[in-house]
Amino acid sequence: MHVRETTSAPLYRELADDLRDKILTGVYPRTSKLPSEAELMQDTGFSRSTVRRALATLADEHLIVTERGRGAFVADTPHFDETSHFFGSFTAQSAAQGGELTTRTVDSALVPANVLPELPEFFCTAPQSNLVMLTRLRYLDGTPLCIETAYLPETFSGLLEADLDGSLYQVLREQFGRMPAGGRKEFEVYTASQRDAFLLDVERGAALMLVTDFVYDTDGQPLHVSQRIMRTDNAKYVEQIG
Amino acid sequence: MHVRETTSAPLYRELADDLRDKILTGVYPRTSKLPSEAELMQDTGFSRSTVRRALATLADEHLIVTERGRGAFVADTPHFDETSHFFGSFTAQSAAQGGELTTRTVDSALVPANVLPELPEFFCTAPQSNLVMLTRLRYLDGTPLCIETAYLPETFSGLLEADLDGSLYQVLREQFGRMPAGGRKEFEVYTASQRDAFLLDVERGAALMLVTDFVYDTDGQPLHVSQRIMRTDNAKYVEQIG
DNA sequence: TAGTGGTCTAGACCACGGG
DNA sequence: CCGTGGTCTAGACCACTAA
Repeated sequence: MHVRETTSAPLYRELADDLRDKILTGVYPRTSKLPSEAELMQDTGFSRSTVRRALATLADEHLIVTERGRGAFVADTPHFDETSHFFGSFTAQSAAQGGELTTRTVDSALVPANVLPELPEFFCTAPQSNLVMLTRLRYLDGTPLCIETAYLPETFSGLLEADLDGSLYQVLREQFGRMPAGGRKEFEVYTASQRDAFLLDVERGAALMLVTDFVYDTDGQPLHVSQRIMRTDNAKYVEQIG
Repeated sequence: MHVRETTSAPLYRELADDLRDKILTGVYPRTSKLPSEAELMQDTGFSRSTVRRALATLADEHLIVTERGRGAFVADTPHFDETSHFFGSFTAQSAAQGGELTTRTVDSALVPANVLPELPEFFCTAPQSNLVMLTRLRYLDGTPLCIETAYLPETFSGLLEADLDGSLYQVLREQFGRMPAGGRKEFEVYTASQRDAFLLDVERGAALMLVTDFVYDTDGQPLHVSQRIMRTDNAKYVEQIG
């Protein structure tokens, strides 16, 4: 196993990135056993402390779980796939596990930052400057569940041509080398506009939930703002913490 | 400085608990500088790795921030005080920072676990066995904002006589030695019952937000379930992540 | 018993901040 | 320059799991 030596990132980070890649791409499938610390030391030439720190990073991200005397295993929970958002995910009340989630892109364009009042401040940009906007509609078993609109800096304009029916985070990681690291969520109750009512197939004025993520990347730079308008009659929002 | 030696907890945990106490009780006030790693090594006799691991724990909890070349400082954000919940907090749209939050206890009693269908499973208990229930009403500048109902195992029945107009977590920590460590939150939209309408001073059937926390302690034991019914016209729910 | 992860130590070098 | 936190090493002992 070779960890790239050309960068100046800490060794434990190089190893963590390497292992994370292998987990996310399925080289280490769900619930499979990772190489032991001793094996990773041999493979990389790193000390045990460094190897352990890399594993601790992945454990913090809930990508692996460790068991004393047995080893480290890829976590059984879904990762950053298309069903999960920034540390939160939908769960349908009816078909909690089995339901099939699909995504369709409704709109993608460059828009001025002042379409939402919070955007210029978050992105540290002028109100008239452009942001990349991506609007996607998510379905659970064919029923519209959620309208998701993401805003990103103009440097991500390549996303306008990308295939975004999968995970936004996967594209950001693989094509732009950016990873979400922190931020905040806001939860509000919201009444459906005519457009929302049409897309989600509910009555105009129905009670919906509005969840907004403000997300920074690992360098502390603003990465994206995502706003989700959700139906509340057939789903609730669940978030794992700790 | 003496870290208690009688327990069998890891050294880094002893030191972290010790420092956390000093931060939460104001011995190290907000934004003040902590002793340097070298000083903590001298005070405790621990190695630098152990000291650093303790500090990393507090950094993970956002109680301190470290700055290379300068030192470690107590974070400037409010901690587990009465305005904050499990890693989330209310923010009034109007009086985001200045508003005054007050709390009144509405009810406290032993109730059977099956008052909510999720409780028996979470607490691993029989549906008829008792739980401690605490219902509190929270006001922002005198206006009712939120009905909060907490459920805890019967071992906490001492809480029925406790003064709970402050922080529940503070009482749990100081009187029971228990700390929240993880869990999940669920967000739903909810229509006001007659009782909710009365307590929150809204129309019956108004759209409210229902936030439920399922929280485990540091030993992995079920600690409490808290359900908050919130008005949505004058406040939104904000959560820091990462 | 052999292999695993959990804790801890002593020491090294580096990068950054401030006097 | 010195003191600070950030990274890394080599080695030790322990507790737990499984064969």
